[in-house]
Amino acid sequence: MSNAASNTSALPVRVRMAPSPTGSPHVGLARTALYNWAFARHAQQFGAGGTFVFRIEDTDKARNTQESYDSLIDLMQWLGLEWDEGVGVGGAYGPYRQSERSDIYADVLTRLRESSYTYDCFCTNDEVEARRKASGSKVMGYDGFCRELGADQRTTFEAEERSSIVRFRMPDGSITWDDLVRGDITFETIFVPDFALCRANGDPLYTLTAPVDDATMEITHVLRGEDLLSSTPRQLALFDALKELGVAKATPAYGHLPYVMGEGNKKLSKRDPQAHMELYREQGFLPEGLLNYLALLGWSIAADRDVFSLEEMIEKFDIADVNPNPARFDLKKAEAINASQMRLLSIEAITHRVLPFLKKAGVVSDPVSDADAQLLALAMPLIAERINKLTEAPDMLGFLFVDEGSFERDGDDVAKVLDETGLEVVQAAHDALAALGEWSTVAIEASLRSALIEGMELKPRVAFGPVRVAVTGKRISPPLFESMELLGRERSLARLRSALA
RNA sequence: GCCCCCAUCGUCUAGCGGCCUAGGACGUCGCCCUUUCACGGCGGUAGCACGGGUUCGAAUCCCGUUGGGGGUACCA
Repeated sequence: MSNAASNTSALPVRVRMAPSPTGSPHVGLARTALYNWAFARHAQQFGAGGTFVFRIEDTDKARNTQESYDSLIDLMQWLGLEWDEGVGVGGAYGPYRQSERSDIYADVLTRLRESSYTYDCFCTNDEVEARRKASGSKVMGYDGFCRELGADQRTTFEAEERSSIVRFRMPDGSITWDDLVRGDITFETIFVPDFALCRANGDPLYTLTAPVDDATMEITHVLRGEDLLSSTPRQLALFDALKELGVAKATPAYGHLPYVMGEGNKKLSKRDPQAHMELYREQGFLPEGLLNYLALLGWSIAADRDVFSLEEMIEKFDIADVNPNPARFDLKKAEAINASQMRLLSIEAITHRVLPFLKKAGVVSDPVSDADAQLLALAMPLIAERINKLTEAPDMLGFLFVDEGSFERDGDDVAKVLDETGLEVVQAAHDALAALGEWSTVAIEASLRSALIEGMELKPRVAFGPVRVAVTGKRISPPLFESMELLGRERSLARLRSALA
């Protein structure tokens, strides 16, 4: 059987992302969401429909959690990938949680059973495995034993009170589809065993629910992870049955996105810390930075560009341009892209983004006092160009906001810089600045240069290092003279003195 | 084991038969700028897995090999 994908190209584009709420959201999931979203928005821009549906596949009661569901919603909102239909927002094809669609699945399952597309199977796993070993078959999975069960055998099984499940009868021949990112893919159906549509207790399985939902929600393009590639022939075969039964109008086109790999060139697993989206948010990535980087994992906007906005992505995104090879997640590059996106933000915008991190670190008060807000407005220009992630801001700015009582210096930096000569420098700096009339960046610099560079004949790095550590507590800080101006005369001098003590 | 997918610098990629002595980015190395770190600027490094075809011509098409990945559930 050849299964040329039904022509969905003329239909208004409807795509979906359909995660299972198990564990914390994965980078691969975010990338899939982004591509679906961009695909829909692109279609919208060119008048081809473009509805992005967010559905939840929570048929596995044992593994689903409310926390996971909440974090999924939270992630999508943080990323700014709004969905047009689905959980939370509703729509004409709801409900959008599979756990609330039991009636639909039960109805379809009944109709399927009334047709010849399925059969009841009474086998246990042990029996199937034993038969496979006995026959020496190389094909794993179900062997079709119950396909043509005689009436008496069925009676026997029922008398034994065996439980049964419904299996889909895979057609003979082969199934081919034109994958949106990989081209023609063919499976011989002898390698695709008859699959279960429900559990023994009647609960529907993913194998049933995903195609039924895609059918009833009139999804036109299924863009999903490569891990689902081998389940596609089953879904295609099921779709033929669903169309026959009038449940589906057309078979969607499928496109299988490449894996996102981790360090060891393995698919990023849920156990891998790098896989979790929360991590990047907590580390101070910008949503636009992360999205920009994720977009690059399998797609490029142009030969010589890799920093772009979502608007640009929408305009240019085409699923046919997606690269089929798996991509490794590279933190360094992700950070570099994030930094580039940061440079694109105004000082005000960066300040706004940085604020929650400053509050969390206790650098500024919450809510922010007027004094803190004013100081922050003056300080942000000093660091906006030098931070790559939001979390770097509290580290760099902390010294400006702490009161003298709780000001502390980095032990290692003190040991390295504030040695005997370092302390002499600090003393000289203190004396020069104490005599300074106007307290401004320019005046501070002039004064220190005259006292340290010329007076003590020191190299700039030798001269300013000790002063920096004395005043900011660290060898790495915002520009020194500006920092001192913001700190003020009294506090600057006090820190120089306390460094000497 | 069996099935399927994948294969260009260390990494992400551009390339869809001649524009390629293979372009960009990250990384890395060197230099410049410089009050530290960073930013920024300049330059270097490094790749078409292998073997057969097809063609006047192949990174680009075909076949095979090798290598990597995934699937093989009453998970999704």
